[in-house]
Amino acid sequence: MNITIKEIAKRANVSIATVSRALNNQDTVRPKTKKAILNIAEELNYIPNVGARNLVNQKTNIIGFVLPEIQGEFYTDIIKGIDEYVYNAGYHMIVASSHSQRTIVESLVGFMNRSFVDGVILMIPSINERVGELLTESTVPVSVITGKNKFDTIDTVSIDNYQGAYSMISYLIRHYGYRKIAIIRGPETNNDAHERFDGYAEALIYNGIELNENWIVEGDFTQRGGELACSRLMSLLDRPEIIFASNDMMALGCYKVINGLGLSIPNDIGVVGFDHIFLSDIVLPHLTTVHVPKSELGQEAARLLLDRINGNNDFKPRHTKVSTGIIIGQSCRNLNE
Amino acid sequence: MNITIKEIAKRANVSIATVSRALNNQDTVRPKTKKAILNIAEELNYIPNVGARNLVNQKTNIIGFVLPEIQGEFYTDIIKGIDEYVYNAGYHMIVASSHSQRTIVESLVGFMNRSFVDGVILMIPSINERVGELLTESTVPVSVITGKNKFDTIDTVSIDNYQGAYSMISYLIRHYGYRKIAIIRGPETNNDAHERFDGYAEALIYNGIELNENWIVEGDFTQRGGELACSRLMSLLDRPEIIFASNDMMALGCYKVINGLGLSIPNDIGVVGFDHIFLSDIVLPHLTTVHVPKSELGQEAARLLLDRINGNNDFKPRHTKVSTGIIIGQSCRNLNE
DNA sequence: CTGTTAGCGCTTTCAC
DNA sequence: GTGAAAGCGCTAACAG
Repeated sequence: MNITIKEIAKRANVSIATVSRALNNQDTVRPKTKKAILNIAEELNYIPNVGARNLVNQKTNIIGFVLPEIQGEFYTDIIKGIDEYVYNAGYHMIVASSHSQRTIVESLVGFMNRSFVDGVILMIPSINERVGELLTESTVPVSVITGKNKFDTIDTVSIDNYQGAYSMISYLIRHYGYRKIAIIRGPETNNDAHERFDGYAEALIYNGIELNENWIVEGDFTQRGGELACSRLMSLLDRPEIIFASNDMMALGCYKVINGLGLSIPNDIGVVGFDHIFLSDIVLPHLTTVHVPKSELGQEAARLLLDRINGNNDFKPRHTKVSTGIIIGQSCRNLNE
Repeated sequence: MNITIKEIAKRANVSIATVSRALNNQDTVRPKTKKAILNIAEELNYIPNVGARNLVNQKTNIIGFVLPEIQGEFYTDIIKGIDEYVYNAGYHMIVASSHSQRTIVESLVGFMNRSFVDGVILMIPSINERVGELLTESTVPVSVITGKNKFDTIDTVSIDNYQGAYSMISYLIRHYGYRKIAIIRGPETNNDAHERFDGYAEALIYNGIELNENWIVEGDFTQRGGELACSRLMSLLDRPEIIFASNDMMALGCYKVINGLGLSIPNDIGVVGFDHIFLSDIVLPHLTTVHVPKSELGQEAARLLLDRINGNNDFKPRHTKVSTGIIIGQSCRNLNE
């Protein structure tokens, strides 16, 4: 049997109320008594029963993190960011990625409206009707890591995709002299993908370059998708000078196809990506890409959530963006040289 | 305020005990009453208070997963394996990777000896004194994912490193005709590394090949470490025909150095790895490596743990190994052709 | 079959 | 300052 405040009370010759007060370091206890109690607790190796505390406090100090199928390294940084932040505030995190046994919706339902977690962070590329419904009905605070969304009622944090893509394209044009720039878009349902495309398109237009329909192809954010898209681009009579893949995995697909054709990156054609996954620093040539601060993404979501859990929770929803930066690799070159 | 069984009892004109029984689907309740209660609960959107349940059951249905700094993709598969398994049994998982704010020991202390989790899975390359102490003192069941260890008192699951390395080396010798095989070892303190070395050494000896001290170099399981080690090997007058890197990250370091020298893999020199990380299928040429079933590793650890949590917990410690397989890439060639 | 009751271990009024 | 007692929401004897 574990030892409880009852036991401590008996040994210290005080009531359990006093023990509780001492343990919680309240200053309504005589210093001497407090010290005595603390000593006994120490000696007995007392550990408070979390469940009992939760019950009376109506709080578990646990938050849930719901995310799509966890795979690859992208999510680990986010998990780490969240964990680090909430740990400092005395919280723990339950990870619920969707897998063969459980969908995102099931995870959400499991976490919301119950005494199980104090709040949930959801990472999802785009919010569909069902999820939106759940989020607005939730009785526990929620913050969402997502692309642009139409639900104005919840805290969100997102990547500044537009700025990232815009900067990258501008950079390619101004510093490197590229003008024939193709893009491999992301999935239709993915908001991040849309914003990246917008940044691409507007950067071109702003620099006086017209969009070329042939150089805009679809991808699905997988390496295989990148290969297919790249093959299409490479088969064009009028090839682009460089390919902007909307994420790094697709950029790696491009690497494969271009290498397969016996062509050189960046001499024959350039490739740039988006995300700055670990891989992009491993492959040769190193990929020029847009850095996404994944850990910060998690931290920010955690910050918003804990604010709401511990605050009065009556402030307006906030929407923050984490900004991106450009990582210069060797996958593009200066056309002016 | 959330609705409780009290409220349901009132509306159903029964006692809270009956409500509790109905909700827990016990068959000591008249079907009709049960149905009525369930209906009311449904209507009221009743959700049981997890904390209260935990308190009386002395059980939280949460397990903790403690691991070193989470980074890269290796751990995500394990997390997934654990999560999938325990979810099916009605459990959730709290992930506690060590980070700037918290060490492995702190996480362990936080989880053990308290009413917080029902059990913990620890992943750690080798068990030091302090950790071993904690593990044996733990009042909650524990299972450890680790290399060989001297603590016979706890359930462990490990990778069959010896078999993996042995098979790989035998394969290189018999099918490909390699005889001059170098190894980049792993860290001194890492048990997996030792076993892999043993597999390497014994496979050579069994096939009548003597160990060459010059071809045994140290590494630290990082890409950079692989680079350094590879550079040393490449600077030898008597170069090996192939390098067995004790893990894939170091193999990638070899790729970098060999490519940098303008040499070809596998024509000038072969490279093989261990782990079968995602990356090994991405790089060109695809890496020939030893497949480690990471997801199974997690599942197995979860299985052992839940057995103990839900069983009588008085059986002897079990030690299971998950076996490996060889993944054939294009990073080595048939020397006989 | 169902109700009464006693806790699970802790926090928190309300008295003294 | 400290104690008595109520109660968080639920389960599980024990009676009937």
